[in-house]
Amino acid sequence: MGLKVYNTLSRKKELFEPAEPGHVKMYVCGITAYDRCHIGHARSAVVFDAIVRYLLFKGYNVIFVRNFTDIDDKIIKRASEEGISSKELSEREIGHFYEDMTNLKVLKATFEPRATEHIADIIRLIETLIARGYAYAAGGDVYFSVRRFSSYGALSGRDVEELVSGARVAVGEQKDDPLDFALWKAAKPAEPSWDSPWGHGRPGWHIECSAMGMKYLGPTFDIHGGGLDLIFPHHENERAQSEAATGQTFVKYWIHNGFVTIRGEKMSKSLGNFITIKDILKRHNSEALRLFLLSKQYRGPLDYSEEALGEMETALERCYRAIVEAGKVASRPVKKACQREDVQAAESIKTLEALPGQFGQAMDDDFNTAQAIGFMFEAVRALNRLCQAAGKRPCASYSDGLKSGIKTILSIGRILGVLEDDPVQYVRSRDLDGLSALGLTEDEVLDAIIQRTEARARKDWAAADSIRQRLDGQGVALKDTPEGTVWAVKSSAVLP
RNA sequence: GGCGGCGUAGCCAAGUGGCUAAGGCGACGGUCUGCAAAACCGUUAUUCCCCGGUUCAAGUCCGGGCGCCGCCUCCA
Repeated sequence: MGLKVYNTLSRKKELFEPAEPGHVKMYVCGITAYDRCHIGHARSAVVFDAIVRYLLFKGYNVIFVRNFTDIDDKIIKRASEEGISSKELSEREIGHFYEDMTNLKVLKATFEPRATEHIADIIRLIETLIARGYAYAAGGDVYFSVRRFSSYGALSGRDVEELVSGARVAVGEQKDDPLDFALWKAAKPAEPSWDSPWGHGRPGWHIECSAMGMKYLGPTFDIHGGGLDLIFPHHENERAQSEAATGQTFVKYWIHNGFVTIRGEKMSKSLGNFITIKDILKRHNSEALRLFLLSKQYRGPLDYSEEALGEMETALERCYRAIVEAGKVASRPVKKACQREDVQAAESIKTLEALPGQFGQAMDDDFNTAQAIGFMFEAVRALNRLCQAAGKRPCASYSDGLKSGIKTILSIGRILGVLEDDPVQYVRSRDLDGLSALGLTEDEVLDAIIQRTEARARKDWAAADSIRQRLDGQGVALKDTPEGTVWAVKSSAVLP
């Protein structure tokens, strides 16, 4: 069974067959660089990052383009409000974008082109469209003739006649038809502009993606992605102008991710309910955020809440702690071969061995990361189970099972972009961070442990318990192990 | 009005025709422990918004209804 992908154009899951076997050409609409990115941007970025990682894992050679829109109305407006140039604003926000993406562990794209660096390509494409009769210049603007492109509306499922009623013509526009959209906009006074055959101006929004995409990927891409809201008009227009220019299929598979909502409502600036990536990562671990963003099928809405993210953080920590424990147990010396096979342990080993296959099956079904994560969690439980068996009866086959189990889980995690930190350090730094958040130092805790250990040696359980209860009340749990007493910050204590 | 999506346990969420309806979080009981914690085991949906229909068989397909949401204007 091969990879199946839901295609917005056909509204069906289709078998994924790239134009050139073994190679995937993929374009995802990036940000308009005028403000901080919010969780919605994070979802899109992380979803497509997981897709790229999975395609790479499957052995495809992936050429991935993610653009920056660094010139448009919003940028011009915001820049003038702030009293800086459009360039300064977009540079700053692109910087912020990279900061966020690095923190989210989103892989860099093969090409990350900017609209302003491809003006010549854009002008050439517009000229082609004019030459082919799909576009016309009017008063310094250039418009695309929507009605000339017969399958206009196919992607978004819209009927051209019905679009007419909603279409608007802004003041000063000289469109032949209200449906037509701008490929090139004449410069207004004091706006950034570039010279063109039609006078000074700047590119319309849609044309940049066609121009840059085709420059780096050629006339046909295998995958074109972005948020659901981009389907109309952005991707509809991109498709129209690209196919009009080349006469070839622009995109084989259109992939769109759903929105992040808050309390069931779409995040938006006007509702004031958006949360930036930066703010979230102040309070939450980035891998927990990734896991949360991948915990639901990518096409549906995803409701954000602190609680939901906290749950993922707990689950992630369980994975890390399992790996740490398994690593410890696996490194103990083993004296003998297993006398008799423990049925549970054998089953655990089987579960761990089955993980890659199950994971692949889930991901092959339109990147079902939610199911894939489920399999990963099951494997973690199997690892813990095996860990107990190995702890009781150390033997070579168990510790080998643990070692390969760890390896398997980590390799699967890597495709989702989680469990990439050093497990020992992750757990350790989580505990230390938690401790400082609780206003405690490790020395205080270690002192208390020493006192309690002495009390326990005297079998003074009352004293020992009161020390433990005191720490527990402060958010620190003590755990007595064969190697002595260890401490951990209770996850409930550091969550909001 | 047009287009699209969603409604599965206390909460989140897979599953789109057929063995016992994944998984996470939470809760409860147990194993372990001096007692705990962690981990593990068990329990927590005789049933998938409602009503009809197709089928030997439906959460899964079809029809109708109710509820929620998104797009149709810049938007991940």
